[in-house]
Amino acid sequence: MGSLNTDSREWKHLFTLYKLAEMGARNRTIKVSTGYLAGKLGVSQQTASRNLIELEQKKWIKRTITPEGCLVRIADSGAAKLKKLHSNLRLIMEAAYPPSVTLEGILFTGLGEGAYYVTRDKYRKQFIEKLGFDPYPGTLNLKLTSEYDAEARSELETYPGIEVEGFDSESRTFGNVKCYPAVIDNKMKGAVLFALRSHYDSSVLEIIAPTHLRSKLKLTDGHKVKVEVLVLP
Amino acid sequence: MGSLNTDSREWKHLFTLYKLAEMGARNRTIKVSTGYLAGKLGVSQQTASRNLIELEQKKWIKRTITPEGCLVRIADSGAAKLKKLHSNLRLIMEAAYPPSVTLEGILFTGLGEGAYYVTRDKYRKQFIEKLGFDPYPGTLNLKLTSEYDAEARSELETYPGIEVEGFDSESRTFGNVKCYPAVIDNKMKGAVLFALRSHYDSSVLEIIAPTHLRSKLKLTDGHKVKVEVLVLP
DNA sequence: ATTACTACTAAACGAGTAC
DNA sequence: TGTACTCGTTTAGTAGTAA
Repeated sequence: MGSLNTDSREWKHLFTLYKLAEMGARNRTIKVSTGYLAGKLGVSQQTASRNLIELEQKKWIKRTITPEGCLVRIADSGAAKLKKLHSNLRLIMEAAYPPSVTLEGILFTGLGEGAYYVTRDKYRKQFIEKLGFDPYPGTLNLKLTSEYDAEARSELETYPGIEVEGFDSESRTFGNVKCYPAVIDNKMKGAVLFALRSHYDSSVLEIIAPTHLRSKLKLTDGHKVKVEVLVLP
Repeated sequence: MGSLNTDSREWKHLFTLYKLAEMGARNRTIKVSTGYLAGKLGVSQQTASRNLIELEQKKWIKRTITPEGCLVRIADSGAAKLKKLHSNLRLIMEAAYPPSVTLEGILFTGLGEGAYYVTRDKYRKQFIEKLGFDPYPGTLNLKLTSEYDAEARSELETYPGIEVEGFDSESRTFGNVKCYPAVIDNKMKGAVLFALRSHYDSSVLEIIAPTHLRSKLKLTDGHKVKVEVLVLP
């Protein structure tokens, strides 16, 4: 979901970069003494100096030392970092729904019908096209136990998702399905399916993935499974 | 210029807040374990836990501990911090010109005409109305010595500023003046004036302030003076 | 004036662990 | 499982100072 590849150590540098941008270093080469920058950052002159050195080593800025201070300009890679932060922040602040919702449930064995539905060709082709993977024939069923998770699921259902169209066969009707890309147990890519069938209530989450999650994640019934659902866009 | 009141220590907390917002804690109460958050932050579970405690002490988040994790929701003051960061970043990234330009020059004594011009009533009333202060009768003149500062001044002149309209008296014409709010030597509020008169070239900066800067800042001719010019909006 | 090195101090971090 | 304490270690920050 476009998360900044930034651990907490990098944020210190991003902060310095942000302050430099405030001084205009994104558009022009600015002249700034390490002492002045230190004041802006709320640190000592020595720390500001080291920060600039580290930023230069990261190639986030171009830097030239003069007797009157440093000539600094933010490089493309530095500007890209700021841009990413800005767009992520805009998403977070302006969207009506969050970029992701994390749910947790207990693994249980369903009626085995998931495999049948998921492998219907008209569904399967759309999964491949719209989700980017060919689903393993079967669904992973999670029982949401806590009140929080059930509520979060209900709310999630109101957010826009990937629409997979239903169809009619000779014998019956296959309804529309709403999908959300998801990360299962922090490791495996997959998707959450909504309204595939109606006989599970809102306390159940159905998941598909390109692989057999039960064996890949060494899961058996009763295991607690964490699902990070990625909301669009 | 609307700078985030954030020293480098607060930045770390802002990072945690940002990650919580990514998880949806701005709109809803989310359930998150300190271990899971730790993974998102790239720190240990203990550090994540401490971060949450500190965020709560700052009143940036509401937090309830349950046996399954923490229920977290970003409080108004926390959301305000994110909002401020976002709007500052938007200004920096989307504006054609930077929020501020810092210049440096050597103090010199002018012809003493500044006091005359500044105290003309039609100018003075506009200064009070548009700059928010009644200027001390006199201007502080700085000679920009380095090539960098002269260039920065030229570029600054192309940015939009506060327009003070000229007028005609019986004897002569008083031209339009463009002003920018400024901070002199990191301490005193004032404004930079452009095109007040034409007999100074582009290597001179004229400054007015509500007080007598020379005495307030203990300045004499030859002193190096730093001016942070604030560009609109 | 500057920058930025070395040596030291303060703060943040994380391992272990209690609850 | 969870959270969060203590405490030893690591890292970041500063003072002094050379260039």
